[in-house]
Amino acid sequence: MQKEHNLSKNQKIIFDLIDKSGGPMKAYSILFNVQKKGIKAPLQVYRALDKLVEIGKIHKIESRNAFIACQNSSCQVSKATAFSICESCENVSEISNSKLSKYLSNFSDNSGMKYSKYNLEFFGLCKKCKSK
Amino acid sequence: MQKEHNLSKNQKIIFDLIDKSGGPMKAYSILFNVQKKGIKAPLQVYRALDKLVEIGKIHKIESRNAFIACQNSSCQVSKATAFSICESCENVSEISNSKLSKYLSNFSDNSGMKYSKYNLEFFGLCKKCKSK
DNA sequence: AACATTATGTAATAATATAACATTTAGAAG
DNA sequence: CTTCTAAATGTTATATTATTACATAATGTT
Ligand SMILES: [Zn+2]
Ligand SMILES: [Zn+2]
Ligand SMILES: [Zn+2]
Ligand SMILES: [Zn+2]
Repeated sequence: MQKEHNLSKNQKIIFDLIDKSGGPMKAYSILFNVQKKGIKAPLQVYRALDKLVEIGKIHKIESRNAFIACQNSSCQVSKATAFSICESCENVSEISNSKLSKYLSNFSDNSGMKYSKYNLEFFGLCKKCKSK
Repeated sequence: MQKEHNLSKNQKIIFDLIDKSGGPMKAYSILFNVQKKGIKAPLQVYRALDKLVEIGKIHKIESRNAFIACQNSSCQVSKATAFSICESCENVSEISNSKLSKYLSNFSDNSGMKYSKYNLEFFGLCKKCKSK
């Protein structure tokens, strides 16, 4: 069962916005959208984002510098993430595939390194964009 | 066999610098280091980086906004990349594991999406940092 | 109440990346 | 060699993303 995190005021405002948007959002677009709610400075946004990433409510799409709500209900921390990204329409979705996550979580090579976290981003064309 | 790309002057200067450094380099650190060679503006660096990424001579480490020379000799384009990143010393190395790359290149799910590219970043502690 | 931790507010600035425009260089085609 | 085209360069300005520094307030614990 997922631990309940009591989000603070700013965290809640920002999480709700990202979650409702249904897709990835960029920090300054978030800032613009929450200014009417009293959040005026980039740092207020980045602090909330940092915390939300830390507790796994959102993830960062590194190749896009954007943040998306966890679509997985089970990511308690952002430590094993996989996304598919359409290079045409920029639609992003979180991949939830237990075989894949098992494979990657157990991956090890001869480097002597112990992996505690990974992030995978797949790129291609989504169904819609392929048929255009 | 790898296609020979005749690098232009700026591309060669910048590739050589990154390659010799042996690790990831950030764009503005590159800029600083090549100013004595006559490359004065960020755009000159970014244009060379773009091209070098395109032809697979370097890859971008998305989570670090940094660029590293391909350690793989076979990446003709930057379309299937995997890295291990030490979160303590920031050492980065390119993972060259044919099972992994086969698994990921063939990965497909029920989203109807055709994946043509991926980037995977593993995080953890390297051998050295683990033993500290 | 005292203390520690987390969150907030605000201003300034750092770091990363691109737009726009002019010019030059290098190849390919004739 | 000349013409044409694509790629690369040079330069200035600006956009976008993210953090530092410092002060204050709210929350939770003992
Ligand atoms: Zn998730
Ligand atoms: Zn699409
Ligand atoms: Zn490579
Ligand atoms: Zn290390």
